[in-house]
Amino acid sequence: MQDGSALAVSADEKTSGSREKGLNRVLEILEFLHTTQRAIGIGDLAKGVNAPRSTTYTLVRSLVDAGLLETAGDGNRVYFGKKLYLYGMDYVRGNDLLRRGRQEVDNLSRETGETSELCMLQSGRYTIVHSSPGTRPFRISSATGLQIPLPWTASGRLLLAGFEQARIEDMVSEDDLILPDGRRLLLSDFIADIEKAEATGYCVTSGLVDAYTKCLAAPVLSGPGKVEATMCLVVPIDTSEERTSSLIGLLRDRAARLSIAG
Amino acid sequence: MQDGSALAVSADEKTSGSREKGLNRVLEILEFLHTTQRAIGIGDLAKGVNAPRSTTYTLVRSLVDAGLLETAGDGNRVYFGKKLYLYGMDYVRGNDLLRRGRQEVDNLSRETGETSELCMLQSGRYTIVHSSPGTRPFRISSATGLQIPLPWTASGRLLLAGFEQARIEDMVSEDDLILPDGRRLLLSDFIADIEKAEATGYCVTSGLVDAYTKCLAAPVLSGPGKVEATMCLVVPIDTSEERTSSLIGLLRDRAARLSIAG
DNA sequence: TACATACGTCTCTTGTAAGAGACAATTTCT
DNA sequence: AGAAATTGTCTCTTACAAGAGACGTATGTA
Repeated sequence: MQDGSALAVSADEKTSGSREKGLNRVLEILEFLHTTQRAIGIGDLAKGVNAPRSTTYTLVRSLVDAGLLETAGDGNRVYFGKKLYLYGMDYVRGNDLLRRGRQEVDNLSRETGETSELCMLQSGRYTIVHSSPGTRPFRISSATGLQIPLPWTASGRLLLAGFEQARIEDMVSEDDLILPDGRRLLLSDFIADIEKAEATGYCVTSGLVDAYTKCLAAPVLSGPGKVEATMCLVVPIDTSEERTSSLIGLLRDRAARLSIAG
Repeated sequence: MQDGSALAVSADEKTSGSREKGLNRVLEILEFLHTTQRAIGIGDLAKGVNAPRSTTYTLVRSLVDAGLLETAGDGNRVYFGKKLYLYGMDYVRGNDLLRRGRQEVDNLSRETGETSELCMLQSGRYTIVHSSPGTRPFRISSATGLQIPLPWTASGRLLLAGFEQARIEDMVSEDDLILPDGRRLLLSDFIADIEKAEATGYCVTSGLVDAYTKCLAAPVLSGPGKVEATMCLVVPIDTSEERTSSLIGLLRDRAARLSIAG
């Protein structure tokens, strides 16, 4: 337990040590489960969200009773519950864009054979909202709901179109600018990319998240200039110039079809 | 709507006026949005869950910040947010039964042309977890996640198999026994139905929820005798005897395929 | 123009839930 | 076997969130 208290990495910019509101703890618990993507023991959960054990037990019990969490398998592990699934479906039902977007993404990946994704900004973070795997032998797997730094992606450049520089700086941390391969992106370059993406109406990045793929993205608009989401294709980096531009055309067409702007 | 746990300590009934825990308020808010199935103003929301306005504003703000809720359209209405969708997808991903069940239900309704559903017990209530519409002209629409009294359904009879009588009585209120057409079911009859359903391995009800349909259901087992879910078909009440029994055969087959018991 | 309702924000008080920690019962090591 | 760590439950204290309500500002409607 000694090593537990030594939190050199403490991302707690907040008042660490002070009492926390139950609701906040719950939100952290949910977020934690979302990142772990698996059932977890309550003790570990308490450690994971850095909350007192007794509190965690109480909160988890409430959540399990409410059906937001479920005790998994052996009995002392918990994970997301049916209620959350139901609420999620409610969200989909009430959200035309998402419903149609999922459809289009599925179509697109079936037609092209490439991995296709629908991406959105989720509380200042890039989020893969839905993805449909391509038919290629090597899988490019990126879990739905995964949080990836905005500067690593083509979609990120489109999603930030129209934001003021200050807002962008808020959303992008120093770490976000360091690419997976260690290279460092200049914030000014990134902002230039954003403006270029906005002007051209699409964006292509090569070898950013990994060395073998390039990412094609097109914006889905919910109003003039307002980027609500992006559709993107993840293709092998050696995809020919012709095929790439043909895919971009298709992608832009489909994204436009989703747009409400008109 | 309340937790209504069986082991009520003091059970002050409504306890209107007493202070409520923030988390509980939140749970009520989510449940309320689930029943309304639409974005709602914060004032109305406060009324709906019978919470003070100021409290509701605070809680909603937290939830919106966290992404569990989103402000819809005009700006002063809220509904479920993307986060809940993502958590819901996590649930699906971690839940083989649900994932495969959705698939089977979709197949089944496509093959038969009838409305097909996957149902589960959700904190003591019957819940349609996934449904796929049939191809019939008149739509038999029952929203996913809808809460219907157990005695009104064929699935309800299967889902309660193996429960002690006392538990069943807990789960079924007096009101639940009154059918939509006003008829009143006897609890003893209902319990007899349950036992029969368990013995025969399927259940058929005619004209219970409405006068035009009958409901065929088969259990999905997660262990010997443990009913984890049901698959059901909603067909016109005048479906021929032969077709009905052929559908039941198909249904039982598919449900068995989902079962882990073996 | 007044009159009534709804909205969003703020302040202050007090009831109460978050948290520390003790406990017995497992489980997992040596 | 004994030691060490984990689990689930319980009690008690006090820091703090829930709630009442006032306030200024939209709206709508007589």
